[in-house]
Formats: sequence, structure tokens, C-alpha cells
Amino acid sequence: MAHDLTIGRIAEAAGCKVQTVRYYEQIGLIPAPPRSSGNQRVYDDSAIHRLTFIRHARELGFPLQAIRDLISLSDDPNQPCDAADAIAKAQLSEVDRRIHRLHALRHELERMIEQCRGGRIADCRVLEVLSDHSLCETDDHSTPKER
Amino acid sequence: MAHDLTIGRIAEAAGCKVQTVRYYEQIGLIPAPPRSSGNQRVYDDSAIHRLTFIRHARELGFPLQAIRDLISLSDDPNQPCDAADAIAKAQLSEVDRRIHRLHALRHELERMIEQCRGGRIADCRVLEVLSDHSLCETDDHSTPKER
DNA sequence: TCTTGAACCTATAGTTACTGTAGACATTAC
DNA sequence: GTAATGTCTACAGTAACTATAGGTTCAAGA
Repeated sequence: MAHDLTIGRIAEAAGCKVQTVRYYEQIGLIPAPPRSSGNQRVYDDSAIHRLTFIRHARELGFPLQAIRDLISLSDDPNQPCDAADAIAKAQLSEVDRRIHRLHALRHELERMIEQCRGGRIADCRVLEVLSDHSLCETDDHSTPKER
Repeated sequence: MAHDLTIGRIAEAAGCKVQTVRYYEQIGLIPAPPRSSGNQRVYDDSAIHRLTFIRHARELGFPLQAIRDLISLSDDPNQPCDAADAIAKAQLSEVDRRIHRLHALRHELERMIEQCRGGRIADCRVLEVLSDHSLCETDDHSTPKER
């Protein structure tokens, strides 16, 4: 009987939109909660926990399918955790690639901003830099699939 | 004169799918090229250049709208480059936020993978870590809108 | 107590940035 | 010359939301 958690409350707690919560319910990522007499969803704290888990994983780039897998693993905690481990490892190398590329971009963005100061487009390197292939060669070419 | 660049060639050169190129043409991000006698698109090197530009910007997280803006700026190089500068700056802070978060995640993923070795889900911290709010507090709470 | 405004409900359509499929025509390689 | 591969259009599908319409419920103030 904590406090009555409405969908708005848990959405706010997890930092997402109300519709997103309903969407997650619809696709079976969170269980359908009981309803009040007036047909409104009533949650408990575990819902916040799960929703926060999902939002964190999402913000960090896990696709919903990976999250779904992790959740189903956590619902059955007697398995060996090779599967969770594999998901985490795959995610780690993806994260490394992103960090690498983002650092390269950061560098270029700073350079651009410096050089732009007061100039004209013609003198500005923003656009060149983005056409520059050197950004690629530092990194994978094997995985054109990104995000 | 150059070589006849088919859509397949430029897609390959830029590291994207053929359909993606047609899609960019359809939404007006790249100009419609001339056609061969058999109605197939024939490109020149500038198309590779523009397409590469777009792909780089996309891979680095620029939304198509920002790219569209940058392109239209570059087509008119006598303007002051405040606008390109503003786009770059906005992107920079976004990039910083992402890098920050990804580093936090990287750390946690490594910890998870360590702790997982040979264990069971019940002893594994992958799932806890992803529910952990401490990842948030290091970073923005003001911009729930992400990617 | 009544009322009004915010929050909730369902259902459906729209968004971004692609990706895939079908069925037909073109090109290239043997 | 024919078979494989590439390209064409048009349209449907995907992920992960986000917005809208039209209605109901709830909480707070007059």
C-alpha cells in the first residue's frame, strides 16, 4: 500500500513519457498492472524499478530486444549467466566503437568552432571535416551497421 | 571521363545501402542525377563526396535535419558561418554528454563481465547495474530527450 | 457540493531514418 | 546468348517512440 502510483508518477520517476510506459506494456516489456475502480493503471515500486532499468539500458544504447532478453534472464536467476555476459560483451565492444568515434568527432567539432569564429562559410571547415575520410579509417569499416 | 558511377558504386564508396541513396534523393538530400539510356542513375564524384559527408554526419549522430541545414549553408558560402557554428556547438555538447555516459557504462559493463565469470544470474550484477540510478546523477537530468 | 482543469483512458496515425520485398528491365561476364 | 547480377519503381515493414482525438476520472478550489 505504499502510495498509489499512477502512470504519470512512474513515468516521471523513470524520466520518460506516459505513452512510452503504455507502449512498453503493450509490447510486453512491463507487465500490465492492476486497475483502479475507474480503470486507471495502479503501479507499485517494482514497476518503477523495472522501468528505470529499461530507460537506463535504452539511454545507453541497448535495443529493446537485448533488454527483453536481460529481463527474461533476470526472471529466471538460476541459469548460468553466460547469456547476460554475452549481451554485455557485445554491448561493450559497441560502446568502445562509439566512444572512439565520438572522441574523433569531438576533436573535429572543437576545431571547427575555433576556426569558424567570425569567418564565412567559405573559410569554415565544418563541412570539409565532415567529408573527411580520415575519421573512418581510425575505426571499423567492418560494421557499417551502427546505432 | 571519370568512370561511370552507378548507384551501387557510390553506395559502396560511402558505406551505405543502395536504398539509402535512393531515399536521400527522394527526400531531397542529394540531387537527382542524370540517367543512362537504360534509365539508371549515373553519378559523378561530387555525389560520392556529398554522400560521404552525409554518412559521416549520420554516423556521428547528426539528425538529417541538421545535415540538411549544413548542406544548404554550404551551397551558399558567402554567409557568415554563425549558423554552422551553432549547429556544431549544439552537437558538441550532445557529444560530450554521450561520451560521458558511455564511459560510465563502459566501466559498469566491464565490472559486470568480470563478476559474471562462471557465476549465476543471481550473483551477477548486470541487471542491478542497469537499475542503478547513480549512472544518471553524473549527468544531465535536464534533457530527458535523448538521441 | 459542484465544477473545472489536469491526468487518465483507448485507438489510431505520424515520425525518423532507414530496410526489405516484389516484379520488371538493364548490364556484365562467361 | 544466356545466366547472373544490378538496377528500376512502388510500396510495406521496422524500431522506438510521439502525437492526436475524443472521451472518462480524479482532485482541488469556490
